[in-house]
Amino acid sequence: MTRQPVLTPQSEDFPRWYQDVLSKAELAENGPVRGTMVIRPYGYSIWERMQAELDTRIKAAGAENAYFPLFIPESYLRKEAEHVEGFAPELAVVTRGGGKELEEPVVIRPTSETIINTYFSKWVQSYRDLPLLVNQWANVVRWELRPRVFLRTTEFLWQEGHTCHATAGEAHDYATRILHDVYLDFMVNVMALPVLVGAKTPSERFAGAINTFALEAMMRDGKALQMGTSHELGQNFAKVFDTLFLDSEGRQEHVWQTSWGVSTRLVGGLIMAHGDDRGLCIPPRLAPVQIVVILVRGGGGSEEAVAEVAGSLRAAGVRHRVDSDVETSFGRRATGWELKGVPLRIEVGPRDVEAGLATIVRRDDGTKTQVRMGEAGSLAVQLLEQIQSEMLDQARLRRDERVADVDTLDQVRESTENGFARIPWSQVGESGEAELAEDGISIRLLHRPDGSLPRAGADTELVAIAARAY
RNA sequence: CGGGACGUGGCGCAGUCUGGCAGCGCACCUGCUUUGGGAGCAGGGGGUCGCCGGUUCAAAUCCGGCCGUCCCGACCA
Repeated sequence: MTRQPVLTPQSEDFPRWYQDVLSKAELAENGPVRGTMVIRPYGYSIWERMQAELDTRIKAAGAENAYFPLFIPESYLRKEAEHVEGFAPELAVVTRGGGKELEEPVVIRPTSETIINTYFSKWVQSYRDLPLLVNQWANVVRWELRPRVFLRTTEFLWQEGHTCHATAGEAHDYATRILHDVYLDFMVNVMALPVLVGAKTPSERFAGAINTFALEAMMRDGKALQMGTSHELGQNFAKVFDTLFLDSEGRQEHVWQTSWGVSTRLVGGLIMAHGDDRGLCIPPRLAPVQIVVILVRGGGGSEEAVAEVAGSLRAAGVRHRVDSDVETSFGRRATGWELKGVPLRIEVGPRDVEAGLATIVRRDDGTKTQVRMGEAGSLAVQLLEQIQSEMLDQARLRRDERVADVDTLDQVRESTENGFARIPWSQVGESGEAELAEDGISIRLLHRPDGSLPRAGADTELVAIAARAY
């Protein structure tokens, strides 16, 4: 009984490793229509945890959930010129319904700015109606040419927030508040990912936005993944949808808007940022199952000991599972829980019971500890927080090793082979950006030298983060 | 949409060149022995060989067409 490699090693073929994890950890698989995915129960439970954590933060930022239709009249999309131009290539359009040709084709939402603004314009009359802060959890469709499960699928699940404000400054502040208090906080403190924040270059901006902020994470192969965006829409949509309000002095003004979203792509980011050759590795605060208690084999009071440990976990409010499937060999079960990335495993068998000990095994670094049986539950719970912070530290170390400070485009090309390049934006510019794009390298974001967001118009020394991206 | 590869039980593949009973590993089912890092033995079930047409006594194999998937280039959360 020797340990065999279960997955294609990351170093051998990273995309293949990713596919192996999706399959072996029972996360997701391809749907019958190209670009669609079936999210399996375990994969979906991870998304549900993400939703729960994000939803709490979104509500804390004052937004309320609502729901708008999947079908959008094609004419709505056309109203905002940049918007329709940006999305036209990836629209799915319904032309028949009820067995008849439709009078006006209906698009399946690629995002909901247009339909939501149609209603915002009815709901907003006065400055007293502002700010209007709405979020929706939904699926959207963007026809993809090269789909990859979770990372880029034709249909995906997300949340999209849409807000109206009385002034440009308020809209700006809210877009950055969402970026920091909802997205950055969630990614750093729950997903244990040290993401970079910044503004997108004009060419990478959302279609119809005046400014796009983004969060970028580094995957274990050194490539970048955009984990979320928050846009300042200015008055672009307000003007074409006549979203107007009367200010306190009786003047009619267009509202200033934001929109912001994160999607099931986050699951792909989780896999590729924390996963290793043993499979998925989920930080405890996110994990749908934080601790699994394994009955190694029955007899000798093992069942009772397992029940006792599980009882203490339940009392502590820990998300846990008991694995008493002794019909399946221990090795297979241990490997299976590792593949699924459960942060901690507590092993209990007759041998442990006899010694009055239990074995605690960490998923992130593989260390095993023998502890007194009666303390196993409480010690494990304490370990969860330690693992959480150490996973963030490790991810930060891995990233920092692969971020290079450079001065020339050639150096950018070299260091983005396996990581990020940080270069003064003045050395790149829009021409340099186009040049790099030909080699598959993009400017992921711009920020100030200390990593904070650019200030509109006021910054002369912005730093560009360049990388190859998913 | 251009360039390359590939479609054979649930998954991964061999067989195709040189036409002749559709195979292997994993998974699955039954039984026994096992169980502290993917257990062993024995028995068993499951495939219109991507689709359509052609050649032939005979096609997974040869020919034509179509469909689909994956990888590499132009878009995105």
